[in-house]
Amino acid sequence: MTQELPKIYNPQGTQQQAEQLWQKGRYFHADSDKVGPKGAYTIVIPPPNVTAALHLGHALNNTLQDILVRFHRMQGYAAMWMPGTDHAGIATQTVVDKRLRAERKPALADYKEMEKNGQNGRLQFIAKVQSWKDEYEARILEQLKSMGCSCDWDRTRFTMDEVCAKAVRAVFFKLFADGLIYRGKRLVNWDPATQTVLADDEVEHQTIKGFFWYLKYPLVEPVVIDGQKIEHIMVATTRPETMLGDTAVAMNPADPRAKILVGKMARLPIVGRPIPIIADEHVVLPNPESSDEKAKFSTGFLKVTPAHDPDDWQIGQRHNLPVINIMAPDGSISEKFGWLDWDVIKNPDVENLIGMDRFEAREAVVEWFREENLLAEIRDYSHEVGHSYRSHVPIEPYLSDQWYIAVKKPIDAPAEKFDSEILPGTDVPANSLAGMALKPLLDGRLKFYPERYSKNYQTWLENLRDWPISRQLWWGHQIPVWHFTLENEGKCNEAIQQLTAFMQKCGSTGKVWPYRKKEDPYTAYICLESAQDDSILDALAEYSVQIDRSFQAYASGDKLKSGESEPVRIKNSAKEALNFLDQYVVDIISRDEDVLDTWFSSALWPFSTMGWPEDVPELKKFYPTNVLCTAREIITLWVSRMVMMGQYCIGDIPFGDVYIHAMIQDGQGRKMSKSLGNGIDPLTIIESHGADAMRFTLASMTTDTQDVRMPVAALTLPDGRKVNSSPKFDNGRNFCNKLWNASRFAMMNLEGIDPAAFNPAKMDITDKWILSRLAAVVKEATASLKNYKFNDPINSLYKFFWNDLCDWYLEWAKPRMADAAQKPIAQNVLAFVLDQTLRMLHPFIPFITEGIFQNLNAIAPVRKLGTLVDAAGAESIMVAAWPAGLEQFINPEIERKIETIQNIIGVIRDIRNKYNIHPAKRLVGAVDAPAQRVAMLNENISLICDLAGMEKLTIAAGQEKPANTAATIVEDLQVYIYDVVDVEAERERLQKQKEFIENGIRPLQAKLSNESFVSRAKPEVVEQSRQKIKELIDQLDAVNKHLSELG
RNA sequence: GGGCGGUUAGCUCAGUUGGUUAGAGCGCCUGCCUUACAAGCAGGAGGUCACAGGUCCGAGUCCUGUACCGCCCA
Repeated sequence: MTQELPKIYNPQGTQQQAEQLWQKGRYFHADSDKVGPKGAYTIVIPPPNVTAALHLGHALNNTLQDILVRFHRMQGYAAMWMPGTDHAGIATQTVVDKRLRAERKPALADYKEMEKNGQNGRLQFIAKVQSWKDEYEARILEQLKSMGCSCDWDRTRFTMDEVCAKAVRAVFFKLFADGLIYRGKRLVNWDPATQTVLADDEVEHQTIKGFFWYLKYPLVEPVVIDGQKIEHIMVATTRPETMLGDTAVAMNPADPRAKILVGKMARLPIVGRPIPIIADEHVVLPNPESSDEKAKFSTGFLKVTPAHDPDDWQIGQRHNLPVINIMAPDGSISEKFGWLDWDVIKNPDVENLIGMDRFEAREAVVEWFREENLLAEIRDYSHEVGHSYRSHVPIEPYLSDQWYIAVKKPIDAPAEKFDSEILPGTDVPANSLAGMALKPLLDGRLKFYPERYSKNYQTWLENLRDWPISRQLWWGHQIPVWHFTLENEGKCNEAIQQLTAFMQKCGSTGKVWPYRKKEDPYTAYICLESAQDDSILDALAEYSVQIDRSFQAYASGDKLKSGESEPVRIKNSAKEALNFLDQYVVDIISRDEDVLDTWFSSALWPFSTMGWPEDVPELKKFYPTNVLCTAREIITLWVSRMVMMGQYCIGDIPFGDVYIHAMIQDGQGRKMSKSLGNGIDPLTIIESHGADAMRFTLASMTTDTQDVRMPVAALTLPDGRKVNSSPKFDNGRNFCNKLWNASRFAMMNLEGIDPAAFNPAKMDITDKWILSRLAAVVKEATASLKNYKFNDPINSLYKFFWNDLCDWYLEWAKPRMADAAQKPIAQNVLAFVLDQTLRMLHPFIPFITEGIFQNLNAIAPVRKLGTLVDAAGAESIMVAAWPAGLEQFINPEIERKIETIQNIIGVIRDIRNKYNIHPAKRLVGAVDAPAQRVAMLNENISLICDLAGMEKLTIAAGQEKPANTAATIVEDLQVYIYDVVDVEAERERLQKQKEFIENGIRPLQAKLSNESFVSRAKPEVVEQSRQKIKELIDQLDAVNKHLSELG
């Protein structure tokens, strides 16, 4: 059967068989109660977004993880790779909305309308997203499986599934109760076109050619500076329309005019609002000569609009300035959204602007200044403006209420784990969330590979601002906070007590945790300790809505509209509920509509997936995990937050090592993307080249660089589809094919192998040599993998397998397989070496190695070399032991001898090629060798003759050189091939050898005649050069002699 | 604007603490369908190591600067 292996490797069949075998053996699963003495090796997958199918970057990242997992599993660790997917809040919501619109079906805007009208729009839309998620989750998991990822599929998680949701809910409460979550008013990225908040990474920066407008603001009272009467100050702005919301003019305290002007008042044109002149270091001093654009354009006066510019917002915070919002959510000028002094300032000029779009208003404002002679100048200016990646309109910084996590606030944490020092050179307390993430890096407990990425992580944490966690989306973990307005501040504590009592009556055992803002003490925000009790608040909220609608109809008691959801528990306490609402709540109770930032749930991934906060054995066995493999753009967004949360929730970092892989670009160094159409679909490559080929190529491209280029080329599949591929994948395919065929050769020759027939004393030089090489490659590959090197072990294994094993050992073994005395020795060595090679290749190319391993198990079930070494068998290569204990075979002397023999064969082949001698033609020749080398060479003469096609070879000292002989110098040997000479060609060949030798001699001569080199270089280097030049001079003599003999 | 990389053969990349004449794969050229493999075998051509300075007996490697390309952050 084994002889019938096909000549060309067919990946699909082998992949399927291997998968079945692995599934049956349940090798992917790691039991928490079956962790052996070596302990566990854990990786949690960076959960792919359910937004779309996996791309090549995912293929790379997951290949690397699988290599690590399989490598450690073979080394005897209980390897557990946790798989799963991420709900990816805004990305998925957006993509589903887009799809619905493209299909002309009701989309997000329509569902929002339905929600407003009480038609459950939110739930209906979420259902749409859910079915998208179901589809893509399945596709992603299928893709991972087809890549060969040995994930523990039984544990597959999703960031919004019940297990993860439980952790999210628990952490939220913990943060809330620890006072780390607060509600703040901040500027957010607002897209006026789609009217939604955008995350920072959804804002695209574009360079825009715009203008600086120079506007004059009159001073309330003129001042005199340097004898000059000043009646106006001049501000420069790129957004004149925002001046309606100015609440100050700022200048740098170092500005000489500041002494006189700071503290004075200006009168805001159009509006007439008096605004103070303040001092703030943020203001750039004017300098027309400066190369700094800002200084060049600055007048020294900065209009401050806290509600419409992030920098101005900061200034406003520092100086306690009023915040005046002059815009509606659609970007038009409006008095209705926080124009605090509207009633005081309104006048025909400003009323005229109301309702204008922000760009229309810009022109109108500039025109007003022009007419009033207050427009001093307009200058061209290019600058970066944030645009919405969805609507492509400029982002409006917009004031809104959001939930934040305080990242630098000290936490009352276990003192033995987190002390309260301020980390050196920062304002970060060690026992704050930021500190908990930063300290392990400074201690060296957290390591990045490559190391340079630790700098990203460090500077980000050192400059971290509080984390806004609320998102105005529907797809995500809805924030578990309910709020209501109290009648008065004094009633708050009482209200909470009553609520707690009510909750207990409904069967709740958890805490009721309140929060109020200083600026707004009338609003109570409530978070419950126990998520099960959320339904009570939901029901209470429902009551409150109904009461609010028609208090009278429900005052009598428990009449609810039929069909409305209502937990049994609260039904029984309906009277108390109504009492509470009646006494304390002036509006309605409602749940926060927003959801949590996706990264909030991702931050918990290393332990939420294992079942935290339950006390499960998984956490003890598999947490902390060993390494996180990911891409560099999420070091800050994700890695840092996992460390924070791991520390905060469990008291330990979630992983010690972070491996950052390269980004795959196309042949021109561009990111692969849908819009460029230069992406490569992993499934296509698996189809055309096989999963192993893809993995091999990806791993072989993985070095420490941050980018890696993959030339993209069109490929037509057999079924006619045109797809993107890359010639790079041919490397992997060719390697697999070579491995397949070498194994085929082995199978043909291993029939009847008998381990008992092996006799170590009968091993020939090639056996010892290949074992020595094998031992070296085991050492290299093992060390490289331990250090997260992927290209190095592939290279070592490639060279070993292709250049040592196939090119030389197998070729030398062919005649031995026909020799009854030699056959058992060669068979056993071959079986053993192949076995070990397959094992080392397995983490990289799991399917094919498993396929061959099974064949090997069938034909040569026992692979051992007498008592020297035993490759313990296994039913699957996945769980076969990683090669080790081969140091005994390392033999430099043998390797040197083989190298000489290979060199002799090399020059004979060279002569064949130079003289166009047909490969089948047998040659006659000789080697002239120094006496001490003759015996060694004669012992191995057949090795030379077999592979160089020699009919007769004489090896002796002082060997004569007949006429018509081609001569070549190898080390200290002269290799002669008889009867082939064309005198002119030979002269040319020898001349070339001579040049080569002379080129070697020249720099050495220069060095050695340099006094400083001889006296200052290390003695061994000098000695080495002397030795080398001596050899070369001998060779030069020889080549000159050959030349002169040509006549 | 801040930070981090990269620039080595036509292409994609290696190149350890500075030390023989800088390597691999692909592509190219020549010859071979040699009974494991033409997705293969044997051989070959091809490089001012981006540029300019500097340190050193000695620089692809260390230092400074310049140019170009890319990534992350604001």
